[in-house]
Amino acid sequence: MEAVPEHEITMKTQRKYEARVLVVKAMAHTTRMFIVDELSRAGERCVCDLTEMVGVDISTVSKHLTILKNAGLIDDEKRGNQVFYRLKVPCIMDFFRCVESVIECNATGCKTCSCK
Amino acid sequence: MEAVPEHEITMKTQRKYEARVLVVKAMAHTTRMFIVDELSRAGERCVCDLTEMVGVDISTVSKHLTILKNAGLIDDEKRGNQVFYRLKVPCIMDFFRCVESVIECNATGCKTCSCK
DNA sequence: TTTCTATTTGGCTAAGATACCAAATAGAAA
DNA sequence: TTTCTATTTGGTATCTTAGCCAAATAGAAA
Repeated sequence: MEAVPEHEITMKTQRKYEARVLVVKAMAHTTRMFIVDELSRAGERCVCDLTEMVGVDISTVSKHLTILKNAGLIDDEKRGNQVFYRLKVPCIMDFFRCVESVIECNATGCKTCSCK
Repeated sequence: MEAVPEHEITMKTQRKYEARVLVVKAMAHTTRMFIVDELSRAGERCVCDLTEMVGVDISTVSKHLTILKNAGLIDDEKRGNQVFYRLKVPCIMDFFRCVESVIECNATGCKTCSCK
């Protein structure tokens, strides 16, 4: 009989993980994390407001927004000559609750996080 | 009166986002995503089994495990001359449910994800 | 003790991500 | 139409990440 691991990664599951990673990576940057948080709070924001809040070049903010949009996390709408972005995925905030409980765990040193 | 954005990012919120990003980044790689998923399924795995499943160099897997451990997502225990890793944070699986619904949304093109 | 096995660490290279500036675009205002 | 404003896109330099190999470590087996 063969050794323990009965399944290697198939092409199908490989693609599943890649799809997940696209979404997760979109949030794996401080600025983008802020943008998602801010949009969940404010409902919508134009690029110029986000730029002022974040304090980096507007072209940089624009590129961050593109990454979030490609991941399907936000949507945009042009009104006048401003572009407004809004959060497309409210459950992302539940996710942060989970992340926060991980951080809490790390700080307190608890063995298994209860994730309340 | 001043323009719209009343808050720039403070040092404190900046650190909050950095803490989140550490956790999110830990999952932002196909191999690490697989490892987390596999540990949630199997309970625990040694480095050698994970290595066989993933199919990259064992030193690479070891480094991925270090990243997950530093983020507080997994724990390790040495028994005999193997090291076993286990998932420390069960709620991470709820999080994937959220991510999956984003992916679902992206595929179907729905406007606002309901995140069931 | 020496040897073997599992894992980690250091070093290096290749690929990817991020930031800025400058130039292009799109549409509103004049 | 021309001009102005908001945003996006292209280019480039810099930093980070991921991979492999080789060497170090730790402990089990002989």
